Amino acid sequence: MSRNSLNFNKKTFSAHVIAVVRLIPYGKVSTYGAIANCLGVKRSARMVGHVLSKTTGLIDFPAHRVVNRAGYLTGKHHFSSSNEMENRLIAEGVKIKNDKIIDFEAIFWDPLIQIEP
DNA sequence: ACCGTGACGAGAT
DNA sequence: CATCTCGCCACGG
Repeated sequence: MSRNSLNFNKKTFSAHVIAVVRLIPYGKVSTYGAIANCLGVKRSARMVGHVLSKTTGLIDFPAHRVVNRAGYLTGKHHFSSSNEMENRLIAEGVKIKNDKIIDFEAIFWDPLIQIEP
């Protein structure tokens, strides 16, 4: 038995990551750690980023809504151009300065909490 | 097959 | 405070 309560294989893990990222609402952002946590593998935030780095081909996929826990756009270099991540966020009304989301706490979306109106 | 690297993050120093 | 250490594990050289 693995250390993880949910023993994912590579395929299911990435499928779950992709599914959760698709749930992030327009104009909101989440973090690698929050996603890993909601999948029951809190210590594998790094693997979430690894999965996302392989999703560049997916259309209509909001990879830009995932940032690090401090609100920095650490994944920007994996997009087609170095400012595409920022541009997509700005288009959704997210304010950014020096690769950091302004008022990050206010637009953070935690997959576990799933706030419903 | 080994090894360094990396869209991370929490805890230790 | 800042910086370091370590867990995590897929991937390419």
